[in-house]
Amino acid sequence: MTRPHDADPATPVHCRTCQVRHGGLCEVLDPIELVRLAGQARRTRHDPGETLAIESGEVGYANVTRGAIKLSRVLRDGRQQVVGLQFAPDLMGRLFSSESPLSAEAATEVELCRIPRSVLEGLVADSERIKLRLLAQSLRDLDAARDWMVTLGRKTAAERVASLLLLVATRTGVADSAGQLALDLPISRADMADFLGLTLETVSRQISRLRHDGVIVVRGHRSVVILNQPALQARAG
Amino acid sequence: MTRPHDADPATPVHCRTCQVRHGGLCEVLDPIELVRLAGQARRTRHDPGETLAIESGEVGYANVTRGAIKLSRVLRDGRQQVVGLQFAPDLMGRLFSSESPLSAEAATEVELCRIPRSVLEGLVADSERIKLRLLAQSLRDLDAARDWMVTLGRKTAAERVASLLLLVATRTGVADSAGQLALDLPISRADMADFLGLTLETVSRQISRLRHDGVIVVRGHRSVVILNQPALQARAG
DNA sequence: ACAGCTTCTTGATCTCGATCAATCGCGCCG
DNA sequence: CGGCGCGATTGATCGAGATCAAGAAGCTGT
Repeated sequence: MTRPHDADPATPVHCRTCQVRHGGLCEVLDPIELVRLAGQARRTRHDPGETLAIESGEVGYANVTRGAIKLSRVLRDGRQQVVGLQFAPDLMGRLFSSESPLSAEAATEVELCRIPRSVLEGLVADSERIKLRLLAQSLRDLDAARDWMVTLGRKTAAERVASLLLLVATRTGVADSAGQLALDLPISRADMADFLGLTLETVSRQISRLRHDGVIVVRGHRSVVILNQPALQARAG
Repeated sequence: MTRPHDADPATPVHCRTCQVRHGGLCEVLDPIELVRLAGQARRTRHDPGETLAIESGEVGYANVTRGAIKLSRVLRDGRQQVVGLQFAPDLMGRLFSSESPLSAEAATEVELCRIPRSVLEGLVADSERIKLRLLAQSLRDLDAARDWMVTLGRKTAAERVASLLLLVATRTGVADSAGQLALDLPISRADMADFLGLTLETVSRQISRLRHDGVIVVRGHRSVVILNQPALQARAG
């Protein structure tokens, strides 16, 4: 992926500067397919906390072009488990409906490029690569879910929190001015707890511990700089 | 699925009486595709505890035609998490390799119908339905993994054990002579613990509790009869 | 700048499940 | 039939993380 933008004149104008032109679903589309898709796809913006009706009613897919999305499942009595985070440029959604529906919520400010089910079905019927791309995405999600099952089933509280920091750093972290890996947590302590299978107090204590031990620096709750990455990795189990 | 066996004379002989002719991958194959596949597929038998080299080296798929398979992932220090159970007639495996490899082990006596990667790639290239079938299987596995994340992250020990009994009952349970739902646990207490994120002692205690409370009857460690299914469901969270 | 809210942190105590430690019971083989 | 061995059960105790309970620190808007 050497081209940051797409210079081909056949590429739709609003895809040329899209952050995920070369990610998500669009990376496997040629300009002709892009035109076909771009006319039907709807770009939408969402504030943190907004529920995204992806799975209900109209089943389809959406490219996450900016921000992070929280997928969760709740028990009848209200206990909640966050079962996944989707970051740009992930492809989110599914072709077939599921018996165990998830709720999807914008964690940060989010931009989506939504693809209606009918349009996607047409593209899927015609394109080899799209079908394989959807399969690849679901396999990637499956790997991520199984990795996280290890975290939930077998790691200590300290290891879980370290694992989450590394997960977010891997997906959205950037090297700051001093060359350290910096990241912004897309979710609150309460949501972190629901992702990690802990309480928010335990999450807070573990973050404080990492701070006191000089492994990370925290600025204003959401902003984290990793000072000692090997130490963090060692603490992640 | 009204036909227990396939009477079409074009169907390969050893597929006609196969338990999963109408399950797994084969349910979407026509007799011509079946012939093409049957010549290449290798049927193998495995004893409990045997490691199945599905994911290593030659990546491919296998139909589970009998028995149950345990998929697990281990941490460097030896802690283990079972991330899935595959029962007949599940389709197991993947087209693309993964960075986080699983180990697959026969839980019970198992029969597989292995499909070499090269053969499957050929079929996938030619058949629409096969591609969608592989996508459907991976989405089903993803749903199962996310459901289990709720169990691991948010349920109590009692709820986890009840959830496992219901899961096995759903996949392999049969009504016994008295009309009660009966099942055979495919895994030891230790493996149940590794699936549930508990210790084997806790699993044993919870099973004893269900027994003392008259919810289930256990005969010889592995055989379970569910006496009160609503009560079990209520205890599963 | 300062209310007033929400979110996070920290502390004290309690509890569920882990750990340590005997048995138990069933299958296997001499 | 009896001894041996492995997996399961049961008991006693411990401890990580939950729960209960104050405060502190950020973000609003005025």
